[in-house]
This record gives sequence, structure tokens and C-alpha cells, in this order.
Amino acid sequence: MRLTLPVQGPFSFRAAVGSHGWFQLDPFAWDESASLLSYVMRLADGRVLDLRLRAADGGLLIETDAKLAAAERKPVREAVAWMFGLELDLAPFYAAVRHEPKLAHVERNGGGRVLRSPTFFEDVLKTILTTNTLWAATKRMNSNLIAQFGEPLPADGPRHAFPTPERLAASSEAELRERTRLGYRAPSVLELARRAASGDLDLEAFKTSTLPTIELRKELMKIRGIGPYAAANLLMLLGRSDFIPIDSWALKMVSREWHGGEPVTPQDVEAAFAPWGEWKGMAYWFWDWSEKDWEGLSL
DNA sequence: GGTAGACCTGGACGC
DNA sequence: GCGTCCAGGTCTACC
Repeated sequence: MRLTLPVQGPFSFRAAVGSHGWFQLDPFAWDESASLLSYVMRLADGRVLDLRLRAADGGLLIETDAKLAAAERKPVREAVAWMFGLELDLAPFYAAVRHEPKLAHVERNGGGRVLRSPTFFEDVLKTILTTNTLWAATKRMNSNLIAQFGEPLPADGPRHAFPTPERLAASSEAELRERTRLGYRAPSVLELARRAASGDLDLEAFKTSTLPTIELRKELMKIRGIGPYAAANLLMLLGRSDFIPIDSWALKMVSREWHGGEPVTPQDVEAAFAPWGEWKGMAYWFWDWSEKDWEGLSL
């Protein structure tokens, strides 16, 4: 079955895929030679599908081997539209940055969108897995989590959907630690899953929240395991650009770009992007560092 | 409000 | 093969 999603305005499928490292994390899989992004999705009715996503004239093409009922097509369309941020109006951002040589490429290439997971639960959990560890370990923990607790894709055993909050909530901290090597993050992941499963924490409501960004940040930082870096990262995924996700990489790049390699502080990173005001998170994210080269994707 | 130390894992390195 | 060191944000206790 094939579904088409039309896109208004400048849009680059590859730029969205390569906007950050999410495409390297299961249940995403990227085929560089075919410019094809696949994602194993579990629908609300429990069906597990392999969605194949690619660029199409004027938008995005969704393909799956499964036949979808009319009632299933709508949530698939909505999920993919959310994943690619198709609801965002980037015109104000383009206007703000088009005269900056290090950012002009964003509009020129139809960039500015950040790849998301279908659910905010998945994005929050994955963000916790990026904290205080190396990228290789993030990928390993995420793969373990999915292989151990995700529902398998029929006829394709090795691939699984991202685990539901309910499935993770039913596990124990010891089981999580042992089967996924989450280390001290296990209590945070378990608490997140249990709060989401019980309804105590409505993570999907963050997607449509009208709270001011500063208030939304406070709400995010109430979640165990989410500190300043993780909150800023999640705000970016929600389309809020007022905060910079400052990690060790940000410190390194700002040091090299503006301070001759001398050590810098988070305040220095803030100062470097302060001129971009409400767009500073985006300005940081899409700044041309001339070294951004994700493995497996040449842009 | 600022700071120090603990939290875990796995890779790199030296022996 | 074993032991040690290190990188990576968040949390908590303390000043």
C-alpha cells in the first residue's frame, strides 16, 4: 500500500533525516543507496508494520507491504507528518537567518526540520539514553531495549517496534538493567514508562501544548533523568528553539569556532548564539560547523 | 545559587 | 587477561 503526504513550502527529505542522529537508532533504519528510511511502527490496534519512507514529488511517500484499513491510514499519515515536522512554518526562521553565511544553507536546502519519533514517549526515552554516555552506547542501549521489549515485526524476526510504556512498566528495574545495560538510567526509564502507562504523565500532550517555552521546559525537567541538556533537546523536537542543548560536543564546537580551541563554558555557548534570540536553538543546531558528517549519510 | 561527588558502561591503554 | 583510567549529563547533598 502506498500513501502520499503533500508538503507545503521548501522541504528536503534527506535534510530532515540527517538533521540529527535519530535515523541511526532502531526502529529507524536508513538505506543510503536507496535514500530510504524505514521505521517499524506499532499501531494502536497492536499491528506492527514496516513503513518505508522516501521523497516524492511535492512531498513524502509512505509504503508498506501491509494492507491498511481506512481507519489505520489516518494515524499512519498523522504519525509520519509529525515525524517530519510537516506542520511547522519555517518562513520566519528562514527570514531571520538567510543573511548569515553559516545558516543560509538551511533555506537553500529546504532544511530546518528535525526528525522525530512518532510518539513523544519514544523521544523522551531516547533522549535519556543520550545522556552521560557515548553515541555508540546510546545505540546499543536503544537496540537492547527494542530487541528485548519491543513487539517483533511479523515475517522479519530481527526487527521490532519501539516498546510501549505498558510493556516497559511491567518490567522490573533489575530486569531492565540486566537485559538492556541501561545502568543507572534504568530507574529513570522505568519511572517514565510507569507514569506514562498509568496516565499520571501525558507525554503526548506536550506535542500540542500552548505553554510558554520556559514553562514547558520546567515541566520537562520534572521528569526524572531530564536535565538542562535533555530538556533543550526535547524542546527542539517540539519545535521550540529558545534553548540550546549544550553538551560536550557543543562546548567543543563553540571553542573551535570562536575561541581558538580554548576551553569554554555553557555561558560562552549561550553568548555565541544569543543574537539569534528565539531561534538560537535552531541556529546552533543547523550552524555550518563544516564537520557535521553523520556516519552512513552524506548530505 | 553554586559546587563536588556519585552514578554506570564500555572502550582504550598499559602491563 | 587483568586492572586502571576516561568520557558522558543528571541528581543530591552540602555550603
